[in-house]
Amino acid sequence: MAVVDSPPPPLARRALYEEVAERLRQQIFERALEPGSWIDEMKLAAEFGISRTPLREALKVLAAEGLVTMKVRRGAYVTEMSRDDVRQVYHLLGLLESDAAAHVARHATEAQRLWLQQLHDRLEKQARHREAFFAANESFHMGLLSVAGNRWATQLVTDLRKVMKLNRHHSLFKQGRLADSLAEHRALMGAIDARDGDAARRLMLDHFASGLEAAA
Amino acid sequence: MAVVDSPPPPLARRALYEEVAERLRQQIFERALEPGSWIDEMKLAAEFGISRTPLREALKVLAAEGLVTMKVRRGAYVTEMSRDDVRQVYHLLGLLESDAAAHVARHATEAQRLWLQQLHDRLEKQARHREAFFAANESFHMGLLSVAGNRWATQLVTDLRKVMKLNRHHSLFKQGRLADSLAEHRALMGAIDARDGDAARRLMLDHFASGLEAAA
DNA sequence: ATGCATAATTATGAATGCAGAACCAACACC
DNA sequence: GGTGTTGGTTCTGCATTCATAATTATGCAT
Repeated sequence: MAVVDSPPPPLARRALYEEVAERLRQQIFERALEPGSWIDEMKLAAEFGISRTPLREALKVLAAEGLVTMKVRRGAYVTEMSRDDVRQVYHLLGLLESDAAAHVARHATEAQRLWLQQLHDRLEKQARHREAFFAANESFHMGLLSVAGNRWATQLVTDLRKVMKLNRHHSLFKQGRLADSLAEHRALMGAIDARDGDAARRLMLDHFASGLEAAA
Repeated sequence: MAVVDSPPPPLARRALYEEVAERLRQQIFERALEPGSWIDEMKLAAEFGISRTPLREALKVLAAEGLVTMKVRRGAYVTEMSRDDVRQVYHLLGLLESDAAAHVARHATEAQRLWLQQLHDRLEKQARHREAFFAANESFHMGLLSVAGNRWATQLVTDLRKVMKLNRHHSLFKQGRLADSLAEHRALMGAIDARDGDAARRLMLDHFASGLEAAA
């Protein structure tokens, strides 16, 4: 939940354990470390060219995020998401993000709406490449949270989205889902531009309901 | 966010860093460590009779929970909650718990409703002693989450409630708020018994709105 | 051959050691 | 008198070392 002000800029560069945590996250998302598998501390420490101390600190951070699970006296394991876990997390993302959407529709400034529109346009343009679309999609959703202005909500959603990446069957990978997703985003932007908070909330909820259906 | 199955029972007792994390939480809640103050690693390690290693690991866990803030090359500080932070966290607790309340009203079994009723009764009986009431209140709220059955939501609420304890002006400490709180709980139980999900959601939202008002 | 006890190996958890960054104070200089 | 600089001290961050629990392998008895 670590609510940090923002990534401490290049100055006073991040602590080693933070760097290591980020590398571990990447390896987990890329499936270099598979869900359910044991994490070999000594092997990774050697691989990264560091000692076990900062690595172990990083593992505890990931454990707090839910990406890995610590078992006493038998080390760290990459977390496995059950079908049910996916459902539960989707529900929470829908709840949190739809609330943010309602707030944005009601209170965003003109400049903020314009910024979101730009993020949305980028999404439309990158419907071809899965990877780029995926990134643009995340940017849009996080941009919305940012505009909503609740930093604790932003942090929660950030963490929940991380664990969702553990799920191999990501909804956006389904054929046709991508176009549907775009349409839903478009409708949402419409509600935001119309300052219709209730509609924005409902559309975002539907968006996640559709995503879950596609993922299940 | 660490979604653990449950506190690993006495068997295979918890890791030292977990014990230390718990002791640190207590000290923070009791204001032995004040918000904003620097945490002296060496002093605490000596006090606890351990080395700095597990203490530092515990601090990283608390940082992930949001209770402490790490500053590069200058150690750990107890997190300070601004007025705005309190507002934001209250809003999230209201959102998450009202959703749980709606779910419980609609889907709880007879046995589960009975159990919640018992928790509520305990609350009614302990309206005298602040401390006991505080604990019973937390039991009821967490019991509701537990019945709702979304373990990720339970974990989020657990963490958010921890950081709320950083806030000195807790709403329940206000004169008169305690009785009001009880009345609101009573109304909520009524909606749950009536299987009225929408009412339960609204009542829980109101409950948190009142709490925030009292806290602000 | 199978099952159990015991020894050897391996990895985790914790303590200790060490290099360097941040802080504080005294002093010089403007 | 105030500002900047330099030396010393302290504490963080990381590496290394050590102890012990868990796991595997080995041998013995049934």
